[in-house]
Amino acid sequence: MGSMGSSAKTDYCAFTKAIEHLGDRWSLLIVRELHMFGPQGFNALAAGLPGRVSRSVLSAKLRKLEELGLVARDDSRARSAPYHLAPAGEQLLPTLKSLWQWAERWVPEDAALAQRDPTVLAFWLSRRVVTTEVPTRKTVIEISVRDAPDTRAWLLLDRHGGPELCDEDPGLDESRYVYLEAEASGLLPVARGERSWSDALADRSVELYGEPDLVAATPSWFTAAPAEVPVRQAG
Amino acid sequence: MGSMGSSAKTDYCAFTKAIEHLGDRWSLLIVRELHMFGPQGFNALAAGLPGRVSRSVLSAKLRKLEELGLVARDDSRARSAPYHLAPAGEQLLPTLKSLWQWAERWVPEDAALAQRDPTVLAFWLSRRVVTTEVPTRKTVIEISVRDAPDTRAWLLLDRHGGPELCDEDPGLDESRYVYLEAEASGLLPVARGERSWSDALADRSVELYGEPDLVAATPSWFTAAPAEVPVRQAG
DNA sequence: CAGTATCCTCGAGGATACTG
DNA sequence: CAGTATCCTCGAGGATACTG
Repeated sequence: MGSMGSSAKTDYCAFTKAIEHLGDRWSLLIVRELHMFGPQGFNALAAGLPGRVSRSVLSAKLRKLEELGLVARDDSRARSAPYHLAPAGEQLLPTLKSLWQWAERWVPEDAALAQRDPTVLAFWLSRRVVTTEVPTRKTVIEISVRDAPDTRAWLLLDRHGGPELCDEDPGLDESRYVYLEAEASGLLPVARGERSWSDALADRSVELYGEPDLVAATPSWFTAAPAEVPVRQAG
Repeated sequence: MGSMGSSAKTDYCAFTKAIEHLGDRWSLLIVRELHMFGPQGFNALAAGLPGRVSRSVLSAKLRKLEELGLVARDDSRARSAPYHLAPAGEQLLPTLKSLWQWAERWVPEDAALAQRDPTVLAFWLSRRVVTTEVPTRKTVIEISVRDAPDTRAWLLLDRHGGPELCDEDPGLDESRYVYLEAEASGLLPVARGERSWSDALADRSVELYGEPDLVAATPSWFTAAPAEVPVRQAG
């Protein structure tokens, strides 16, 4: 995404314009509704949208979406022609699908609970890894959070090259795994460098399983010092 | 995208939640800014965002994005730690890239001018095609709009199967092309069935070039009757 | 430098009644 | 049935001053 425009500061920027046009409560929901449930009239649309639109707002949004070429109607002269997607609206569907998939994975039922996601905790941990201290052979910490039993995260450690976050099991030999289990609330302070490993292990806020040598060494792979500024990623 | 959730009407819906959280003036712009220009402090962020955010709003948005796991800072205890993307934010980048690409193509400099897009005009035309009247051999109408000289659209006609809209030249034999040139304002009423082909050709609102037989037959491929409700597309 | 606190404005959005 | 018209409310967002 390095190609995401040159100088967003001053230039005309299509992305910014798109947010201005579509960054509101209803526009994208209308597009989705028309895709999922097909062409519909005004009232059906109003009833189908999640959580009640007022008629005046829906009317205004539809005018705008027509103007932008996202939505059209079959016969512009008829009053009761159903609304349906026009080319710009059809072309937006892959983007909406992408947003949907992102949302399925990342939008928590309760916003405040996002920090319980194992990937987020693995992320915090990854930023405290001291690469020179990790084992020479590739090693994985598999992170399970009891508050979020459905997802796990894997932190792949390698002396050459920084730590890597994985959404799937990287599949190393069983002997190279450390299994970390904890409540999110117990792991978070450790991952953030606000509490020591030894304290957390002592009161079982964090538990480690696997080859005894690896388990014993795990705390030494991390620093409690403030994490460095991340290197900007390429992709 | 048929998999876009089952019953959006009542169920918990991640997509809807995502719009609630991110469907505003600033959230997505902040994520983009942090991606494109790397980790930054509060003031840099405020200055970098297109068109001035107030400090209070920026502060509130950052809290929310932190809560959602899109954004994080290096050391939660330090005041002046720069903001950077967290996992949920990184994962949103493909979606933003997709939106950007869509915007480059579909967001007009002037919103009202979207109707001058040849693809939009081709779309309107396509909905008036009478499949039984088109030539038995595949035929293409290439549409150029003088108001929008940078894009063209191709309408591929086939007696078997409905008309097809192309963003690229489908590459048939030269003899199967009809070249349509017009001002958007001259073509639109014809495409919408509000004006007859013969009137528009007579005053040169619309001009056709190509094999004389094809050109002569072109108007007969369309109906002026109200377009049918489109068949729902598969995705 | 990084905010928070305060106050203000405007417009998005809601509710309801009315009309072709 | 499909809106528009009207009126209202609330909150998003802006401007500015102040503080650790």
